Amino acid sequence: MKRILKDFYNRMEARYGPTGWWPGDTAFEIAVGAVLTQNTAWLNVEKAIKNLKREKLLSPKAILECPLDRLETALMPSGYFRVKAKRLRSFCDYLISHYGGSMRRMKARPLEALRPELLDVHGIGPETADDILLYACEKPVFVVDAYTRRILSRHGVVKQHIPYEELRQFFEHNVEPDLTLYKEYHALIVYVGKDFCRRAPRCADCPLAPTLKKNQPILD
DNA sequence: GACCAGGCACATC
DNA sequence: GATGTGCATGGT
Repeated sequence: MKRILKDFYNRMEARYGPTGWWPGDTAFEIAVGAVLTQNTAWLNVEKAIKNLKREKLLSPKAILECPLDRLETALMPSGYFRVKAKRLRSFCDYLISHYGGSMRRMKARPLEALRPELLDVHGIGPETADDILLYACEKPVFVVDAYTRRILSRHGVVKQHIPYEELRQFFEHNVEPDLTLYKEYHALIVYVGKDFCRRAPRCADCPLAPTLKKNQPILD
């Protein structure tokens, strides 16, 4: 692994690891969580998933067959509930039409086939697709998110507005493709991001702060 | 009461 | 291709 990325990983792991991400009883639940967490705090996603479980709506068939307003009500705590109800249904449509609603059958397909399919689903963009691929389908894809870009650009490792795909390739070229390592690396970035890398950076106690170059601008 | 959260699609220039 | 906007709840 490229030295600076290994150094980042070691520092984060020492502080937060092992994280054990992604939480969820089934691959389908993980995929649902990936859609619900779009621009949303995880705490609120948990509430929505709890509702889905209580309402017996945590299956592709149930999500497609129940009345839309009932699905929306269950999703309410996670915000954007009208949008997310449609997006969840799009994903379930895809899962049923391609794999008979079976995450196990989906997982059996190769990464190269799955990624374009997922990106074609309405409401699934690059990050959500890669969350599903890595954590639900267990494919070695590096997940890039807002924190990944902020942290690396603030540390002067990559340019500030590096496109998603470029940043993903940067990691995949410089970190050995190991499923467990990819899962843990992204999870750790989220942990550090939550604590230290929101809009106003609080770098004082950040495990990555010592790697900051002198005079490196730290604001986006 | 303001600000923000692990995005995405769509419109417009 | 870049930039702006709507979507919505709940925690800090």
